[in-house]
Amino acid sequence: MSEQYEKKKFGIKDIARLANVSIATVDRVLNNRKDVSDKTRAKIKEIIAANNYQPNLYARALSVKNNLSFAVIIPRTSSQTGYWQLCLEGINKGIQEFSSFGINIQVFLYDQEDVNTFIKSTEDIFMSKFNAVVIAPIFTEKTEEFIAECKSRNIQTIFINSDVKGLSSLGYIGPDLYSTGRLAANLTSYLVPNNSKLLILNVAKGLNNYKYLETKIDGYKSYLDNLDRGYEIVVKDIPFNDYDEVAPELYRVYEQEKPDLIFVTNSRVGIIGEFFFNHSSLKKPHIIGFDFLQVNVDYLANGIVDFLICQRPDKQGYLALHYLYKYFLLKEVAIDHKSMPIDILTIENYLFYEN
Amino acid sequence: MSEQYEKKKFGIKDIARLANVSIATVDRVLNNRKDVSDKTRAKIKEIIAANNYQPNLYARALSVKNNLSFAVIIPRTSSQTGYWQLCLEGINKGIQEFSSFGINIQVFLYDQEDVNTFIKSTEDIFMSKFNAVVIAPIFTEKTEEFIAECKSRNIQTIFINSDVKGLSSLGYIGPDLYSTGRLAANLTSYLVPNNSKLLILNVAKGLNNYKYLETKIDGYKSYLDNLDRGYEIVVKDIPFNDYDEVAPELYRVYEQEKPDLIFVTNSRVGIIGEFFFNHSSLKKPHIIGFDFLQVNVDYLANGIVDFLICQRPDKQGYLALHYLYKYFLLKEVAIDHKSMPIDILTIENYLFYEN
DNA sequence: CTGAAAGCGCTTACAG
DNA sequence: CTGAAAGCGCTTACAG
Repeated sequence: MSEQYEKKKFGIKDIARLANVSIATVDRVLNNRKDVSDKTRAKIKEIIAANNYQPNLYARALSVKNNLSFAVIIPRTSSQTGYWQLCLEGINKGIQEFSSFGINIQVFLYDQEDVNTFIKSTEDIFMSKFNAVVIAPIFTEKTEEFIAECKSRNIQTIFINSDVKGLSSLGYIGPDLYSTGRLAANLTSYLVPNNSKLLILNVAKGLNNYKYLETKIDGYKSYLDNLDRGYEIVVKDIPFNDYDEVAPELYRVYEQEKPDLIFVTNSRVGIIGEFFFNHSSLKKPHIIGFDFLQVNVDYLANGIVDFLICQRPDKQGYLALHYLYKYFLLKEVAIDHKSMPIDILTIENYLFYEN
Repeated sequence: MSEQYEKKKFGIKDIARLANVSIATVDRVLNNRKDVSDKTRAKIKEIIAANNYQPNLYARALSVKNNLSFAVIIPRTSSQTGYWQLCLEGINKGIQEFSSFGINIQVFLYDQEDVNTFIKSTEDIFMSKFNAVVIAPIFTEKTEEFIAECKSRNIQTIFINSDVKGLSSLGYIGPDLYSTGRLAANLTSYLVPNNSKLLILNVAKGLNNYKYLETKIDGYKSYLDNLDRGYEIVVKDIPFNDYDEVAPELYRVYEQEKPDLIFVTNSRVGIIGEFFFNHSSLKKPHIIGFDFLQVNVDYLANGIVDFLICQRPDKQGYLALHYLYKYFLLKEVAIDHKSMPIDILTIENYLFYEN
């Protein structure tokens, strides 16, 4: 059962020798360039297949020189939306790893509440010559224009976090939102008995990305409808990001609904946790929310939040770069669609999450 | 906030030029070899630091030639212990990835019920010249002898899956067993009400690795003792691996204990699931167990098993190779101790697990 | 359509 | 203690 390897790697020179041609010709065949007779090409291909030739990636990368460069364009992190910080951390890990291989990566951050900052970034991107760009699309229309321009300039594109179907040239890496909603419902069913009152809470300034949240809600409801446990479900919106603005609104909703469980549809769950920490006289409902932010983990660790559902935004960022690396250097057809794992964190396993 | 990079990488030649020495001398400093005057060394180090020199890994790997080779020695997979198959899959992924970089990796499989097969493998390993070996230690005593011999031959060693403290030269990658037990208890508390009857089940032929299982049980009990919910906990051993042998024993235990929940301490949870699938007239207890094996997932998917706890054996194997790669090529001090994440799988998120 | 030669940025003998 | 030269396995002009 042991794997065996020859001491000496079978290389481009060996192919050339067997085919009675120069290594330049072999290179042409390997990289699907023209200017090779069909006969020679066929012969070389045969030799390649017969000997299971594997190119040495170090040599390849070294000889093409470090002319690969990728752009990344994602929303800027704000104090209350630390989510994008996680994504950026994955990007930074990729930057470090791939710079050792001579790949240049530049990050462009835009304000997700100001489309002009997005437009400005896309213009900046065209100032330099990039081979590919990783995009977290928020402004659908402007993204479409940008992608069209990339296509005409032969720049590869890949989406992360949310998808615009069929638009990017290389595919999508991110969560399956509907399934995260179903999972939240699944966990809900373990936390509360039949006929409980459930409160779904959308907490986000402006609620611009409502469709994004709604997909999760659809999944949540579909699961519970199917269970038929007599749950009463209420959806409420709180269009703020900061604790001071959210708290009074939350208090009102709480008094009105008296929920047994609150499902927070995004990473603002930490604010809800803080609220019940500060109002310990209130009967605390069970709480489920999203994302491995420090503030969220704090309220998981002290038992106020029951479950955090996480989709590795850091991994999304890193994977996008990794796929580009493979696409350009290993000439592998990259992804088409890659759903992130959906992780469940509790008070007992969060310490071991992602390092 | 954009990351910026110079077009032209600062390389060994630039250092040599600035220091008025040859690139050979720079290389001596970079790789901490001797035969360089203190003065020259200091000057070169200063230049390296001042310019934040990063070696080109492709060039490095290409010039050292493909003379790196690693051995992996783990238990053979048997029909009822598919766990090691997962580990092997991670290893194979690493083999594929690193062979592109000219690294040779050989896998040696031993029978975990026969120490002689382990000894034979270690002898085989010394027939070739390996730079490092990845070990899943089962036979503690023989492993210690093997490690001692590796040390005298200057072969680096790294443990996966279970540790023998302080023995390996590079460290350990694997689960924190106590915490996995605590997590199982945490999930238990969501599944059953106060004063429930809990059955802890050790299912393993020979029960050789009892200490391994006992650590999980300790964690499980410690969590529940602390909760003080009036649970009644019983531990039972079933010293078999095959369904036909396990089933009658399980039936006896079930009739005697009538548990509300069964916690299976290893990957044999699928057998327990199969049992309740085949005996649908019995009142099915909640079931928690370990590992992302197909048979286990099947019973998760049809609702018989509530939770699977997973520790990415595949990642352990892959990471071990990745760390060796970094250790030898990037000259990074590798790990010392790396705990795997502890994942929770339910019927609603298993589809997205690990690809 | 094909080949000889230079070069990518390192490491490795070898010569002094 | 130091340096000149060859080589790792590819790709890239350039010449024919």
